[in-house]
Amino acid sequence: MPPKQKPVGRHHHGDLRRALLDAVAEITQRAGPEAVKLRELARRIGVSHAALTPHFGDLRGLLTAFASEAFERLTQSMESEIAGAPNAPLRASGRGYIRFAMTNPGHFRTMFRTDHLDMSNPGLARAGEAAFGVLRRSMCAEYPELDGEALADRLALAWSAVHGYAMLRVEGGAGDELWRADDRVAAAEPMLELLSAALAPGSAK
Amino acid sequence: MPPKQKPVGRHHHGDLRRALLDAVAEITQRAGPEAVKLRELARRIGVSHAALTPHFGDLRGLLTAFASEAFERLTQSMESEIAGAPNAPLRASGRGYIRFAMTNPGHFRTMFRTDHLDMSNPGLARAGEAAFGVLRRSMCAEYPELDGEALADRLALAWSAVHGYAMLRVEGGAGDELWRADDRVAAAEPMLELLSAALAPGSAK
DNA sequence: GCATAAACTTACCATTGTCAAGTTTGGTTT
DNA sequence: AAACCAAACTTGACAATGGTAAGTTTATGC
Repeated sequence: MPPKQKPVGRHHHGDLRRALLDAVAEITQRAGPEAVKLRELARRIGVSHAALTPHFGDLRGLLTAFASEAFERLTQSMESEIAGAPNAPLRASGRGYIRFAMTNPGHFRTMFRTDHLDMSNPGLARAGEAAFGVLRRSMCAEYPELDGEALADRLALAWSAVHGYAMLRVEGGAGDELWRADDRVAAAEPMLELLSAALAPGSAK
Repeated sequence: MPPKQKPVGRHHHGDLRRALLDAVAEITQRAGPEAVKLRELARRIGVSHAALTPHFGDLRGLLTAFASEAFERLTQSMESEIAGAPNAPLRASGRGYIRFAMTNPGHFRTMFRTDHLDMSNPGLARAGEAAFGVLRRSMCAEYPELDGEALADRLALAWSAVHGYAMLRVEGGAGDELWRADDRVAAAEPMLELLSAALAPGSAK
């Protein structure tokens, strides 16, 4: 009884849910989040434009599911970077964050277009908090003596800096003369260096 | 001959250009950049939906002009904050950046929605560079010994951190448990404190 | 086998942004 | 002062979009 195992129905199309999410990924990567149109997705996959209703409800639901998956991939990117540099987890998580954004600018931009998302969706909230949890855990691992406001303030700075760098580079057109041109992940390294110094518990206050 | 002074035509409507820009401001503040619709603007002002064509060409042109003005206001916000704290210009410019974003979230979000803007517009580029110029000048004023890569790296960190903080708070839903709840400009102060320490020339590298 | 629920289609709706063609208006020229 | 002209604005049409309500097909449970 192989069909019993997967409660997800796949009547006509093989796996429409996955196909839709993949199509969103492709389009948002190639043409930006604004180019994701319900009917074009359906056309590309070969279903009617209302076929997504049973799976996602409406376009907002689809984008919310897509963003949730993207947050999970962001979490993985940070964790895999940490695994490669276990002695400097904080900086590694920052690099993982930036690497994800530079590799998947479409995903990243969609994740923070709150207009198009259902911010009350529990899955999205959970996925977002999981990503933030990686940052928090790597901070605590690197500086176990931190807690309370000192910890919160450093988390705010770390997240802001890494997110701001990613946003500015991903959105394009912002101060292009400032950034080093070549590899955009490597280009963040000097900034991460300065950031690390700022986050060390002894540095300030 | 009073009408000769103003070459801007105002045939039917008093000053449609200004009215449109103001309407964009109101809507984007109240309902986000996504809610700015051409026809609704026209309806609200009481002109036809094609009335903006002579002034802005299309919706993208209107939003680009709006973003240019918004960048000018951002520049003013930073400069006025610097004027109030001339002995710490760098931190003041950061506070001015954040104050603008917190006060005008709609403007801020629209300014960095590059999908909807004409990024090749010279006026927009000029306004954006002017805002960045304030940050650069305040950095140079505070740490005159900086130049080259050391300067560029610190500018990248400063801009990233301030922009990231503004973005995360303005877009909403991101780690709301992290931020101090009350005044969102004052809440940035600890982060700016840490950031200042990181930017001082002696701190790292 | 049959009923049921889900996946999916078809058809329709209101709304959106753009464009091409007219019409009105204000200033300029003769 | 009269004619002209360019700009502001209107009207009407167009294709495309997202949403929904009603059917049709398909798979699964009993």
